[in-house]
Amino acid sequence: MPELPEVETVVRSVAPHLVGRRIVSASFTSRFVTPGSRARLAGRLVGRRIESVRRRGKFIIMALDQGTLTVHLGMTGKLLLASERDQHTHGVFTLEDGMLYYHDPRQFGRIEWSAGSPPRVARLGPEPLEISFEDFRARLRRKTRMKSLLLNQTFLAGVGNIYADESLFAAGIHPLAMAQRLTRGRAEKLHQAIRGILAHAIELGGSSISDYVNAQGERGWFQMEHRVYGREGEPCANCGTPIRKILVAQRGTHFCPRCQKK
DNA sequence: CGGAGCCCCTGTAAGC
DNA sequence: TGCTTACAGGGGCTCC
Repeated sequence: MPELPEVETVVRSVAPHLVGRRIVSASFTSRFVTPGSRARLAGRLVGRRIESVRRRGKFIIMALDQGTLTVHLGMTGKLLLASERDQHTHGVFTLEDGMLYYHDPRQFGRIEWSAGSPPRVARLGPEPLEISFEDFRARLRRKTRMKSLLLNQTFLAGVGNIYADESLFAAGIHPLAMAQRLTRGRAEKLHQAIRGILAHAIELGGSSISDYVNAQGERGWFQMEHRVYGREGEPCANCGTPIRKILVAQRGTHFCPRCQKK
């Protein structure tokens, strides 16, 4: 599923083909991906010039010469510069110089236009690659489980299920550990782990666990580096103990019961 | 405030 | 083999 590294990879792969281009026409077919009037959304976009494309958390934000187009890929959303059109193609953008397709089998993604800055983005927490340790530590003073907190986009923006599990493993912290009880040393380790893992994942083009690809259709390679995610029952890379999978905050949560302490 | 549970959706995999 | 059911999950919602 697209999390911060995957969305960053998509933005980097798509931006050179979009910035400065004008949208000639747009059409949408899903009442879930594009809630409200699809025709009105298309109308907002026709003739607009894409000024910039950036990432904030898991959101792709395109500043237009009038308004902002925000894309969230949900679980299975893809932006593709070239694609066959099929029943899962829910957005087609014709640019003055090329095409952009939005493809999303499960339709958990969203494409929305706003006049100003998008409201959902305003509620996001800090960027994990930018937050200072002191700010990070201050934000840990919550009465909640570490796994739940990492998934909370108002805590940090962009960390999802895979990178939450991998970061907690790298820091040796149990997913059920209480956030407010982390010692300074363990908080430091987690801060470093999150940054290191996200940066490494971006370098490898993200994780392709189901069918994630960038805008050119290329897969990422960070799934080869996963130590716990998707490895239930396999021996821990550190100690050989079988990796366990439990449910936390309704999400599959993978961890080493020996290496990760509450 | 935090968390459990449910919902949106559909491809895939497991179970019978 | 073929059908049915469970599961995967980002995020928003209600209820306790």
